[in-house]
Amino acid sequence: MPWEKSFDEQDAIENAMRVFWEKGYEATSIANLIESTGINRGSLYNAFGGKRQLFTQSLLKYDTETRRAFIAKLEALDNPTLAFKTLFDTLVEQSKKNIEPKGCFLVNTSIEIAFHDKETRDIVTQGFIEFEAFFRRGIEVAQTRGDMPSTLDAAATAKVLFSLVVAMRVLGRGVYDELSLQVIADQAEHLTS
Amino acid sequence: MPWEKSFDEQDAIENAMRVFWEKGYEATSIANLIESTGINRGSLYNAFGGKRQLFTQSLLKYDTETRRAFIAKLEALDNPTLAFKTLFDTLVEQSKKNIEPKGCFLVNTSIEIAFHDKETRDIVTQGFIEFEAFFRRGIEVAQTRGDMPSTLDAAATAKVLFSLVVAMRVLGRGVYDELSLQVIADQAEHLTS
DNA sequence: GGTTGTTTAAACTGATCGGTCAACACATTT
DNA sequence: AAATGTGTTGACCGATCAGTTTAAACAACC
Repeated sequence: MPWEKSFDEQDAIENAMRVFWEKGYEATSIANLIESTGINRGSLYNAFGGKRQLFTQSLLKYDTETRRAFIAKLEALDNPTLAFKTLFDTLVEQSKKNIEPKGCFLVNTSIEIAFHDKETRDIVTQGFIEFEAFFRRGIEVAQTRGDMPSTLDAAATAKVLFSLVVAMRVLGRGVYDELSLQVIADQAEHLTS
Repeated sequence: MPWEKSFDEQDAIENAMRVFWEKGYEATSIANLIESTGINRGSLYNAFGGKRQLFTQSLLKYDTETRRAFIAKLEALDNPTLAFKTLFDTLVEQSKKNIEPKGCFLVNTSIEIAFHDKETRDIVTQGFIEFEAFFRRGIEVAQTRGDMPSTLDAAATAKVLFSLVVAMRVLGRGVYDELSLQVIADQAEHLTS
């Protein structure tokens, strides 16, 4: 009896994500989402419920497939020093290329609506906590291996490194040139040596 | 023959600024501005032109009366170390109190619309450049006085300190607790010692 | 006190907002 | 091939959007 959907839900969320990521929640209209996903208005509501739910799904998809996946890849290097360097250099690289929207979807959201919406804030906060924890774990592991100074306050340094990531994501959205971003990245790498 | 306005334009911009600052440009409606300023719809358009122009005026007012004034006050201390400490501690303090909208209007704007609008981007960029320059000047002055290590790269350190300010303004908008902000502030102060 | 030029107030504009709905299309089951 | 249940479609909804217009209210000048 059923009739399978004519579109892939994950593809649709992916396309919606890019629009939300680039324009923000408020500036994105249903018309924009229809255009970017290629899905009819009614089908979109039937499949996702509404703008808010589609946004939440987009944010979750970004959180798992971009932020979480990136951290997992870095962690797999099993080399904190290299992982940190790769991370910061990647942020600089991404500001050159234009393969995806500038900045970080989570950071953008934390400013635009996480302040007003609890559900969104929880997603953002959790993502940030995990990002900071990645730095802390890396520092502690490196310290036991003698790769980073044992005098370093792991928790505090992790917060600083994460802060620099946040700043690079904000400034990399159009205000800072890549040269300035590279300076920040270099300084970040020096913080743990 | 003329008839003087029944409201103060600066007061109106001040009130509009707070709404834009807290909700962002897109989420702020003309109705919100009418309510917050107490000015009638027609009078608002007559006095300011429209939403966009009122936003620009609000942003400029923030830039001069908040950002610029704050830097000037710090610079008047004629003591970079104390100035930096006061700055970072103030950012922590502001996240406790709720006397004004959380975060920084310029940072919020840099993410929401500066990316898409050149006029806005110019205001934001200039403000950021001056903020970074404040740090650089302070470091260089302190270095000549022997208050900061001469081994410090003034330009690079200024970028890092400014980055930490940006991050604190983002995270201070609701994601980070004040304790975490204090840790970042402490680390920032240690960077120049 | 009439004239003049500006500020008010509120009704009004067309466009767009997010969201709904009923008719139709389709694949599966009977 | 009829019945069933889901997906798709585009018209449609009231609300709200930013912005305009019209007429009354008003103070300053003659």
